[in-house]
Amino acid sequence: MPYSAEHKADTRSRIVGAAADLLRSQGIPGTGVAKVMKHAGLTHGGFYAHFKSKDDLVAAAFEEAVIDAGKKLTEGLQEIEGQERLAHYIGRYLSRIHRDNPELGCPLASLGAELSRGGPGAKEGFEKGLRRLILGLDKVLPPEVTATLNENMAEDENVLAVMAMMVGGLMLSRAVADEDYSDHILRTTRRAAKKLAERGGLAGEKR
Amino acid sequence: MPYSAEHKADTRSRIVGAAADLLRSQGIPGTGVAKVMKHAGLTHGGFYAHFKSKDDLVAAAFEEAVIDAGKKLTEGLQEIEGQERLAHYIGRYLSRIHRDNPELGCPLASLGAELSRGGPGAKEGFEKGLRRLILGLDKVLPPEVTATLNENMAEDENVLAVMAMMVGGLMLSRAVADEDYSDHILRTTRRAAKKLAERGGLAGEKR
DNA sequence: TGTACATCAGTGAACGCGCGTTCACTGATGTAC
DNA sequence: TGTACATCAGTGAACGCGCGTTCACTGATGTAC
Repeated sequence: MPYSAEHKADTRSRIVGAAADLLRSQGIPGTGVAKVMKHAGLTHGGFYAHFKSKDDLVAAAFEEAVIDAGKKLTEGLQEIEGQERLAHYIGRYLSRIHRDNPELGCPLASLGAELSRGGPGAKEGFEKGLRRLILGLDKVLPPEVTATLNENMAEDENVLAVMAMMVGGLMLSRAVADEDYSDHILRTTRRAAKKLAERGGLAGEKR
Repeated sequence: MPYSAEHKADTRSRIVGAAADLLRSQGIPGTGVAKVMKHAGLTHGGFYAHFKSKDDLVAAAFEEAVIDAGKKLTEGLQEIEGQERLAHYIGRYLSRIHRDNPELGCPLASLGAELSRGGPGAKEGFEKGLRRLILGLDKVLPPEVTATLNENMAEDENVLAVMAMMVGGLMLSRAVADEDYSDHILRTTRRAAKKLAERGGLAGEKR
Protein backbone atom coordinates (compact mmCIF):
# COMPACT_ATOMS: atom_id res chain seq x y z
CA MET A 1 0.00 0.00 0.00
CA PRO A 2 1.54 3.31 -1.07
CA TYR A 3 0.40 6.29 1.00
CA SER A 4 -1.18 5.37 4.32
CA ALA A 5 -4.95 5.08 4.64
CA GLU A 6 -4.59 7.90 7.12
CA HIS A 7 -3.09 10.16 4.47
CA LYS A 8 -6.03 9.60 2.16
CA ALA A 9 -8.53 10.22 4.95
CA ASP A 10 -6.71 13.45 5.78
CA THR A 11 -6.91 14.68 2.22
CA ARG A 12 -10.56 13.75 2.01
CA SER A 13 -11.43 15.64 5.15
CA ARG A 14 -9.50 18.66 3.84
CA ILE A 15 -11.67 18.56 0.72
CA VAL A 16 -14.85 18.15 2.78
CA GLY A 17 -13.80 21.01 5.03
CA ALA A 18 -13.20 23.35 2.11
CA ALA A 19 -16.54 22.33 0.60
CA ALA A 20 -18.39 22.82 3.89
CA ASP A 21 -17.24 26.46 3.99
CA LEU A 22 -17.86 27.19 0.32
CA LEU A 23 -21.27 25.52 0.37
CA ARG A 24 -22.55 27.71 3.18
CA SER A 25 -21.30 30.96 1.71
CA GLN A 26 -21.86 30.31 -2.01
CA GLY A 27 -24.60 27.71 -2.24
CA ILE A 28 -24.51 24.45 -4.22
CA PRO A 29 -23.98 25.79 -7.77
CA GLY A 30 -21.41 28.23 -6.38
CA THR A 31 -19.42 25.35 -4.95
CA GLY A 32 -17.66 24.10 -8.08
CA VAL A 33 -15.53 20.96 -7.88
CA ALA A 34 -12.47 22.80 -9.24
CA LYS A 35 -12.91 25.64 -6.72
CA VAL A 36 -13.20 23.21 -3.80
CA MET A 37 -10.11 21.28 -4.86
CA LYS A 38 -8.12 24.48 -5.28
CA HIS A 39 -9.10 25.53 -1.73
CA ALA A 40 -7.90 22.14 -0.54
CA GLY A 41 -4.58 22.67 -2.34
CA LEU A 42 -5.19 20.08 -5.05
CA THR A 43 -6.03 19.92 -8.76
CA HIS A 44 -9.58 19.14 -9.75
CA GLY A 45 -8.84 15.86 -11.54
CA GLY A 46 -8.09 14.08 -8.29
CA PHE A 47 -11.56 14.71 -6.97
CA TYR A 48 -12.94 11.38 -8.15
CA ALA A 49 -10.40 9.41 -6.16
CA HIS A 50 -12.40 10.56 -3.11
CA PHE A 51 -15.99 11.02 -4.23
CA LYS A 52 -18.38 9.31 -6.60
CA SER A 53 -19.93 12.59 -7.69
CA LYS A 54 -20.49 16.21 -6.68
CA ASP A 55 -23.74 15.17 -4.98
CA ASP A 56 -21.66 12.86 -2.80
CA LEU A 57 -19.45 15.75 -1.78
CA VAL A 58 -22.40 18.00 -1.06
CA ALA A 59 -23.90 15.37 1.24
CA ALA A 60 -20.62 14.90 3.13
CA ALA A 61 -19.97 18.64 3.33
CA PHE A 62 -23.47 19.40 4.58
CA GLU A 63 -23.10 16.86 7.38
CA GLU A 64 -19.70 18.29 8.28
CA ALA A 65 -21.20 21.79 8.33
CA VAL A 66 -23.96 20.68 10.69
CA ILE A 67 -21.45 19.16 13.11
CA ASP A 68 -19.23 22.21 12.89
CA ALA A 69 -22.08 24.63 13.49
CA GLY A 70 -23.47 22.57 16.35
CA LYS A 71 -20.08 22.59 18.02
CA LYS A 72 -19.68 26.35 17.69
CA LEU A 73 -23.19 27.07 18.95
CA THR A 74 -22.90 24.93 22.08
CA GLU A 75 -19.20 25.44 22.88
CA GLY A 76 -18.69 26.29 26.54
CA LEU A 77 -22.41 26.53 27.19
CA GLN A 78 -22.31 23.97 30.02
CA GLU A 79 -20.52 26.52 32.16
CA ILE A 80 -23.53 28.81 32.07
CA GLU A 81 -26.24 28.20 34.63
CA GLY A 82 -29.16 26.09 33.44
CA GLN A 83 -31.84 28.74 33.05
CA GLU A 84 -29.68 30.93 30.86
CA ARG A 85 -28.24 28.30 28.57
CA LEU A 86 -30.94 28.30 25.92
CA ALA A 87 -31.02 32.09 25.93
CA HIS A 88 -27.31 32.08 25.20
CA TYR A 89 -27.76 29.59 22.39
CA ILE A 90 -30.44 31.77 20.83
CA GLY A 91 -28.28 34.82 21.31
CA ARG A 92 -25.44 33.17 19.44
CA TYR A 93 -27.63 31.93 16.64
CA LEU A 94 -29.25 35.29 16.01
CA SER A 95 -26.07 37.31 16.37
CA ARG A 96 -24.41 39.67 13.91
CA ILE A 97 -21.33 37.43 13.92
CA HIS A 98 -23.41 34.49 12.76
CA ARG A 99 -25.21 36.61 10.16
CA ASP A 100 -21.97 38.01 8.75
CA ASN A 101 -20.13 34.68 8.58
CA PRO A 102 -22.38 32.16 6.86
CA GLU A 103 -19.35 30.05 5.90
CA LEU A 104 -18.93 29.22 9.60
CA GLY A 105 -22.59 29.03 10.49
CA CYS A 106 -25.70 26.91 10.49
CA PRO A 107 -26.25 25.23 7.10
CA LEU A 108 -29.97 24.79 7.71
CA ALA A 109 -30.51 28.50 7.11
CA SER A 110 -28.14 28.82 4.16
CA LEU A 111 -28.96 25.59 2.29
CA GLY A 112 -32.48 24.57 3.29
CA ALA A 113 -34.26 25.93 0.25
CA GLU A 114 -31.70 24.54 -2.17
CA LEU A 115 -31.74 21.08 -0.61
CA SER A 116 -35.54 21.03 -0.64
CA ARG A 117 -35.23 21.05 -4.44
CA GLY A 118 -32.85 18.11 -4.40
CA GLY A 119 -33.58 14.41 -4.49
CA PRO A 120 -34.58 12.18 -1.54
CA GLY A 121 -30.93 11.80 -0.54
CA ALA A 122 -30.50 15.52 -0.11
CA LYS A 123 -33.65 15.78 1.97
CA GLU A 124 -32.64 12.85 4.16
CA GLY A 125 -29.33 14.57 4.79
CA PHE A 126 -31.11 17.77 5.71
CA GLU A 127 -33.50 15.99 8.05
CA LYS A 128 -30.64 14.21 9.79
CA GLY A 129 -28.95 17.58 10.23
CA LEU A 130 -32.06 19.19 11.65
CA ARG A 131 -32.57 16.34 14.12
CA ARG A 132 -28.91 16.50 15.10
CA LEU A 133 -29.05 20.22 15.83
CA ILE A 134 -32.27 19.80 17.79
CA LEU A 135 -30.63 17.05 19.79
CA GLY A 136 -27.71 19.37 20.45
CA LEU A 137 -30.18 21.99 21.56
CA ASP A 138 -31.71 19.46 23.92
CA LYS A 139 -28.32 18.96 25.52
CA VAL A 140 -28.14 22.68 26.10
CA LEU A 141 -31.33 22.60 28.11
CA PRO A 142 -31.22 21.98 31.86
CA PRO A 143 -31.29 18.21 32.61
CA GLU A 144 -34.66 18.34 34.38
CA VAL A 145 -36.22 19.86 31.25
CA THR A 146 -34.63 17.29 28.96
CA ALA A 147 -36.06 14.54 31.15
CA THR A 148 -39.57 15.91 30.81
CA LEU A 149 -38.89 16.35 27.13
CA ASN A 150 -38.10 12.72 26.60
CA GLU A 151 -41.18 11.56 28.45
CA ASN A 152 -43.49 14.02 26.82
CA MET A 153 -42.75 14.43 23.13
CA ALA A 154 -45.25 17.25 22.83
CA GLU A 155 -42.82 19.46 24.70
CA ASP A 156 -40.31 18.94 21.93
CA GLU A 157 -42.54 21.11 19.79
CA ASN A 158 -41.20 24.23 21.38
CA VAL A 159 -37.67 23.40 20.35
CA LEU A 160 -38.88 23.06 16.77
CA ALA A 161 -40.70 26.38 16.93
CA VAL A 162 -37.63 28.11 18.34
CA MET A 163 -35.54 26.46 15.61
CA ALA A 164 -37.90 27.71 12.90
CA MET A 165 -37.83 31.25 14.25
CA MET A 166 -34.01 31.22 14.43
CA VAL A 167 -33.58 29.80 10.94
CA GLY A 168 -36.13 32.22 9.48
CA GLY A 169 -34.78 35.22 11.37
CA LEU A 170 -31.20 34.55 10.33
CA MET A 171 -32.19 34.10 6.71
CA LEU A 172 -34.23 37.29 6.64
CA SER A 173 -31.47 39.27 8.34
CA ARG A 174 -29.00 38.09 5.68
CA ALA A 175 -31.19 38.79 2.68
CA VAL A 176 -32.07 42.37 3.54
CA ALA A 177 -30.13 45.34 2.13
CA ASP A 178 -30.29 47.87 4.97
CA GLU A 179 -27.98 46.99 7.85
CA ASP A 180 -30.06 48.77 10.48
CA TYR A 181 -33.11 46.85 9.39
CA SER A 182 -31.09 43.64 9.43
CA ASP A 183 -29.96 44.38 13.00
CA HIS A 184 -33.57 45.09 13.89
CA ILE A 185 -34.63 41.69 12.55
CA LEU A 186 -31.95 39.97 14.63
CA ARG A 187 -32.87 41.89 17.78
CA THR A 188 -36.58 41.25 17.35
CA THR A 189 -36.39 37.55 16.59
CA ARG A 190 -33.81 37.06 19.35
CA ARG A 191 -36.17 38.56 21.90
CA ALA A 192 -39.21 36.70 20.56
CA ALA A 193 -37.38 33.36 20.43
CA LYS A 194 -36.18 33.77 24.01
CA LYS A 195 -39.68 34.64 25.18
CA LEU A 196 -41.08 31.68 23.31
CA ALA A 197 -38.55 29.36 24.93
CA GLU A 198 -39.35 30.71 28.39
CA ARG A 199 -43.10 30.71 27.97
CA GLY A 200 -43.02 27.22 26.57
CA GLY A 201 -41.46 26.16 29.86
CA LEU A 202 -38.28 25.04 28.17
CA ALA A 203 -35.97 27.18 30.23
CA GLY A 204 -37.45 25.73 33.38
CA GLU A 205 -39.70 28.65 34.22
CA LYS A 206 -42.66 27.86 36.46
CA ARG A 207 -46.02 28.41 34.86
CA MET B 1 -45.29 51.79 -34.57
CA PRO B 2 -45.70 48.11 -35.41
CA TYR B 3 -47.26 46.01 -32.63
CA SER B 4 -49.00 48.05 -29.96
CA ALA B 5 -47.16 48.97 -26.77
CA GLU B 6 -49.84 46.94 -25.08
CA HIS B 7 -48.83 43.85 -27.00
CA LYS B 8 -45.22 44.19 -25.87
CA ALA B 9 -46.26 44.74 -22.26
CA ASP B 10 -48.43 41.62 -22.47
CA THR B 11 -45.57 39.50 -23.73
CA ARG B 12 -43.28 40.89 -21.08
CA SER B 13 -45.69 40.07 -18.28
CA ARG B 14 -46.11 36.57 -19.71
CA ILE B 15 -42.34 36.13 -19.48
CA VAL B 16 -42.25 37.55 -15.95
CA GLY B 17 -45.11 35.29 -14.91
CA ALA B 18 -43.38 32.19 -16.20
CA ALA B 19 -40.16 33.24 -14.48
CA ALA B 20 -41.96 33.95 -11.19
CA ASP B 21 -43.22 30.35 -11.10
CA LEU B 22 -39.95 28.74 -12.20
CA LEU B 23 -37.90 30.87 -9.81
CA ARG B 24 -39.86 29.76 -6.78
CA SER B 25 -39.80 26.07 -7.64
CA GLN B 26 -36.33 25.75 -9.19
CA GLY B 27 -34.26 28.59 -7.76
CA ILE B 28 -32.19 31.11 -9.69
CA PRO B 29 -29.75 28.79 -11.51
CA GLY B 30 -32.67 26.46 -12.28
CA THR B 31 -34.48 29.30 -14.01
CA GLY B 32 -32.68 29.36 -17.35
CA VAL B 33 -33.50 32.07 -19.87
CA ALA B 34 -34.33 29.49 -22.57
CA LYS B 35 -36.62 27.56 -20.19
CA VAL B 36 -38.48 30.70 -19.16
CA MET B 37 -38.99 31.78 -22.78
CA LYS B 38 -40.23 28.34 -23.73
CA HIS B 39 -42.77 28.45 -20.90
CA ALA B 40 -43.90 31.82 -22.23
CA GLY B 41 -44.29 30.31 -25.71
CA LEU B 42 -41.33 32.11 -27.26
CA THR B 43 -37.79 31.39 -28.45
CA HIS B 44 -34.93 32.37 -26.21
CA GLY B 45 -33.34 34.87 -28.59
CA GLY B 46 -36.15 37.36 -28.11
CA PHE B 47 -35.46 37.64 -24.41
CA TYR B 48 -33.22 40.70 -24.76
CA ALA B 49 -35.95 42.72 -26.41
CA HIS B 50 -37.56 42.77 -22.96
CA PHE B 51 -34.75 42.57 -20.40
CA LYS B 52 -31.24 43.91 -20.07
CA SER B 53 -29.99 40.72 -18.41
CA LYS B 54 -31.07 37.66 -16.47
CA ASP B 55 -30.58 39.60 -13.24
CA ASP B 56 -33.14 42.08 -14.52
CA LEU B 57 -35.62 39.28 -15.05
CA VAL B 58 -34.96 37.78 -11.63
CA ALA B 59 -35.65 41.14 -9.99
CA ALA B 60 -38.91 41.61 -11.89
CA ALA B 61 -40.00 38.01 -11.31
CA PHE B 62 -39.25 38.15 -7.60
CA GLU B 63 -41.38 41.28 -7.23
CA GLU B 64 -44.18 39.65 -9.20
CA ALA B 65 -43.94 36.55 -6.98
CA VAL B 66 -44.23 38.68 -3.83
CA ILE B 67 -47.35 40.41 -5.14
CA ASP B 68 -48.83 37.11 -6.26
CA ALA B 69 -48.15 35.40 -2.93
CA GLY B 70 -49.45 38.38 -0.93
CA LYS B 71 -52.68 38.29 -2.91
CA LYS B 72 -53.19 34.57 -2.39
CA LEU B 73 -52.44 34.76 1.33
CA THR B 74 -54.86 37.61 2.06
CA GLU B 75 -57.59 36.79 -0.48
CA GLY B 76 -61.04 36.90 1.12
CA LEU B 77 -59.60 37.41 4.57
CA GLN B 78 -61.59 40.60 5.16
CA GLU B 79 -64.72 38.49 5.43
CA ILE B 80 -63.37 36.74 8.48
CA GLU B 81 -63.94 38.43 11.82
CA GLY B 82 -61.08 40.56 13.09
CA GLN B 83 -59.73 38.36 15.85
CA GLU B 84 -59.36 35.34 13.61
CA ARG B 85 -57.83 36.97 10.55
CA LEU B 86 -54.21 36.66 11.50
CA ALA B 87 -54.73 33.08 12.61
CA HIS B 88 -56.13 32.32 9.16
CA TYR B 89 -53.20 34.00 7.49
CA ILE B 90 -50.77 31.92 9.54
CA GLY B 91 -52.82 28.80 8.82
CA ARG B 92 -52.56 29.42 5.10
CA TYR B 93 -48.86 30.19 5.20
CA LEU B 94 -47.97 27.07 7.17
CA SER B 95 -50.31 24.77 5.25
CA ARG B 96 -49.53 21.61 3.31
CA ILE B 97 -50.86 23.26 0.16
CA HIS B 98 -48.32 26.05 0.51
CA ARG B 99 -45.53 23.60 1.30
CA ASP B 100 -46.33 21.40 -1.69
CA ASN B 101 -46.67 24.23 -4.22
CA PRO B 102 -43.65 26.49 -3.88
CA GLU B 103 -44.18 27.77 -7.44
CA LEU B 104 -47.35 29.52 -6.21
CA GLY B 105 -46.08 30.49 -2.78
CA CYS B 106 -44.07 32.98 -0.80
CA PRO B 107 -40.71 33.73 -2.47
CA LEU B 108 -39.12 34.88 0.79
CA ALA B 109 -38.90 31.28 1.95
CA SER B 110 -37.79 29.81 -1.37
CA LEU B 111 -35.31 32.49 -2.50
CA GLY B 112 -34.08 34.27 0.62
CA ALA B 113 -30.80 32.40 0.98
CA GLU B 114 -29.98 32.68 -2.72
CA LEU B 115 -30.74 36.39 -2.86
CA SER B 116 -28.63 37.00 0.26
CA ARG B 117 -25.65 35.89 -1.86
CA GLY B 118 -26.52 38.34 -4.61
CA GLY B 119 -25.50 41.94 -5.07
CA PRO B 120 -27.04 45.01 -3.41
CA GLY B 121 -29.80 45.09 -6.04
CA ALA B 122 -30.97 41.62 -5.16
CA LYS B 123 -31.01 42.42 -1.46
CA GLU B 124 -32.93 45.65 -2.01
CA GLY B 125 -35.51 43.68 -3.97
CA PHE B 126 -35.79 41.16 -1.16
CA GLU B 127 -36.15 43.86 1.48
CA LYS B 128 -38.87 45.60 -0.52
CA GLY B 129 -40.66 42.26 -0.79
CA LEU B 130 -40.39 41.59 2.92
CA ARG B 131 -41.72 45.04 3.78
CA ARG B 132 -44.52 44.62 1.29
CA LEU B 133 -45.63 41.30 2.78
CA ILE B 134 -45.46 42.72 6.29
CA LEU B 135 -47.57 45.64 5.16
CA GLY B 136 -50.04 43.16 3.69
CA LEU B 137 -50.03 41.35 7.01
CA ASP B 138 -50.77 44.62 8.73
CA LYS B 139 -53.85 45.05 6.58
CA VAL B 140 -55.01 41.65 7.71
CA LEU B 141 -54.94 42.76 11.31
CA PRO B 142 -58.03 44.37 12.88
CA PRO B 143 -57.97 48.15 12.27
CA GLU B 144 -57.65 49.05 15.95
CA VAL B 145 -54.46 46.97 16.13
CA THR B 146 -53.02 48.53 12.99
CA ALA B 147 -53.65 51.97 14.49
CA THR B 148 -51.68 51.08 17.60
CA LEU B 149 -49.06 49.56 15.37
CA ASN B 150 -48.48 52.76 13.46
CA GLU B 151 -48.20 54.81 16.64
CA ASN B 152 -45.97 52.38 18.40
CA MET B 153 -43.37 50.89 16.09
CA ALA B 154 -42.20 48.51 18.80
CA GLU B 155 -45.39 46.54 18.30
CA ASP B 156 -44.39 45.89 14.71
CA GLU B 157 -41.74 43.61 16.10
CA ASN B 158 -44.24 40.86 16.65
CA VAL B 159 -45.19 40.83 12.99
CA LEU B 160 -41.52 40.35 12.13
CA ALA B 161 -41.17 37.52 14.63
CA VAL B 162 -44.26 35.79 13.24
CA MET B 163 -42.90 36.29 9.72
CA ALA B 164 -39.56 34.74 10.70
CA MET B 165 -41.25 31.72 12.26
CA MET B 166 -43.46 31.22 9.20
CA VAL B 167 -40.59 31.55 6.72
CA GLY B 168 -38.38 29.24 8.78
CA GLY B 169 -41.12 26.70 9.43
CA LEU B 170 -42.10 26.51 5.77
CA MET B 171 -38.49 26.10 4.67
CA LEU B 172 -37.82 23.36 7.21
CA SER B 173 -41.03 21.52 6.29
CA ARG B 174 -40.00 21.53 2.63
CA ALA B 175 -36.42 20.39 3.15
CA VAL B 176 -37.20 17.36 5.29
CA ALA B 177 -37.54 13.85 3.80
CA ASP B 178 -40.17 12.26 6.02
CA GLU B 179 -43.67 13.52 5.28
CA ASP B 180 -44.99 12.86 8.79
CA TYR B 181 -42.16 14.87 10.26
CA SER B 182 -42.80 17.61 7.73
CA ASP B 183 -46.47 17.71 8.75
CA HIS B 184 -45.35 17.83 12.37
CA ILE B 185 -43.17 20.86 11.66
CA LEU B 186 -46.08 22.65 9.99
CA ARG B 187 -48.47 21.83 12.82
CA THR B 188 -46.01 22.88 15.50
CA THR B 189 -44.93 26.16 13.95
CA ARG B 190 -48.53 26.99 13.05
CA ARG B 191 -49.56 26.62 16.65
CA ALA B 192 -46.55 28.49 18.00
CA ALA B 193 -46.93 31.34 15.51
CA LYS B 194 -50.60 31.75 16.39
CA LYS B 195 -49.80 31.76 20.09
CA LEU B 196 -47.06 34.29 19.52
CA ALA B 197 -49.41 36.54 17.60
CA GLU B 198 -52.05 36.33 20.32
CA ARG B 199 -49.66 36.77 23.20
CA GLY B 200 -48.01 39.69 21.48
CA GLY B 201 -51.40 41.36 21.50
CA LEU B 202 -51.57 41.52 17.73
CA ALA B 203 -54.84 39.68 17.40
CA GLY B 204 -56.49 42.12 19.76
CA GLU B 205 -56.54 39.83 22.78
CA LYS B 206 -56.84 41.56 26.14
CA ARG B 207 -53.87 41.07 28.37
C1' DT C 1 20.96 -2.38 4.52
C1' DG C 2 19.90 -1.56 -0.27
C1' DT C 3 17.30 -2.15 -4.54
C1' DA C 4 13.27 -3.36 -7.66
C1' DC C 5 8.66 -3.27 -7.82
C1' DA C 6 3.55 -2.64 -7.50
C1' DT C 7 0.20 0.59 -5.91
C1' DC C 8 -2.71 4.42 -6.34
C1' DA C 9 -3.27 9.60 -4.80
C1' DG C 10 -2.86 13.24 -7.42
C1' DT C 11 -1.90 15.70 -12.20
C1' DG C 12 -3.42 18.12 -16.18
C1' DA C 13 -5.56 17.94 -20.59
C1' DA C 14 -9.74 16.91 -22.70
C1' DC C 15 -14.83 15.72 -23.21
C1' DG C 16 -19.79 17.07 -23.93
C1' DC C 17 -23.16 20.07 -22.24
C1' DG C 18 -26.04 23.90 -20.89
C1' DC C 19 -25.57 28.45 -19.69
C1' DG C 20 -26.21 33.79 -20.70
C1' DT C 21 -25.62 36.66 -24.39
C1' DT C 22 -25.16 38.36 -29.33
C1' DC C 23 -26.57 39.03 -33.92
C1' DA C 24 -28.17 38.92 -38.72
C1' DC C 25 -32.69 38.02 -40.20
C1' DT C 26 -37.79 37.93 -40.95
C1' DG C 27 -42.29 38.94 -41.18
C1' DA C 28 -46.54 40.88 -38.86
C1' DT C 29 -48.02 45.25 -37.93
C1' DG C 30 -49.60 50.48 -37.88
C1' DT C 31 -48.89 54.57 -40.63
C1' DA C 32 -48.47 57.62 -44.75
C1' DC C 33 -49.90 58.59 -49.13
C1' DT D 1 -59.95 52.10 -50.29
C1' DG D 2 -55.56 50.19 -51.53
C1' DT D 3 -50.55 50.01 -51.66
C1' DA D 4 -45.63 50.93 -50.17
C1' DC D 5 -43.00 51.47 -46.39
C1' DA D 6 -40.60 51.71 -41.87
C1' DT D 7 -40.58 49.55 -37.44
C1' DC D 8 -39.22 46.22 -34.22
C1' DA D 9 -40.98 41.84 -31.59
C1' DG D 10 -39.61 37.60 -32.23
C1' DT D 11 -36.54 33.81 -34.70
C1' DG D 12 -32.80 30.67 -34.76
C1' DA D 13 -27.97 29.92 -35.24
C1' DA D 14 -23.80 30.94 -33.08
C1' DC D 15 -20.43 32.66 -29.44
C1' DG D 16 -17.38 31.95 -25.34
C1' DC D 17 -17.38 30.08 -20.89
C1' DG D 18 -17.52 27.26 -16.79
C1' DC D 19 -19.47 23.21 -15.33
C1' DG D 20 -19.10 17.97 -13.84
C1' DT D 21 -16.79 14.12 -15.35
C1' DT D 22 -13.22 11.09 -17.69
C1' DC D 23 -8.76 9.43 -18.59
C1' DA D 24 -3.91 8.46 -19.70
C1' DC D 25 -0.12 9.66 -16.95
C1' DT D 26 3.29 10.28 -13.11
C1' DG D 27 5.79 9.97 -9.21
C1' DA D 28 5.87 9.40 -4.03
C1' DT D 29 5.27 5.69 -1.18
C1' DG D 30 5.31 0.96 1.60
C1' DT D 31 6.59 -3.79 0.74
C1' DA D 32 9.29 -7.86 -0.82
C1' DC D 33 13.57 -9.75 -1.54
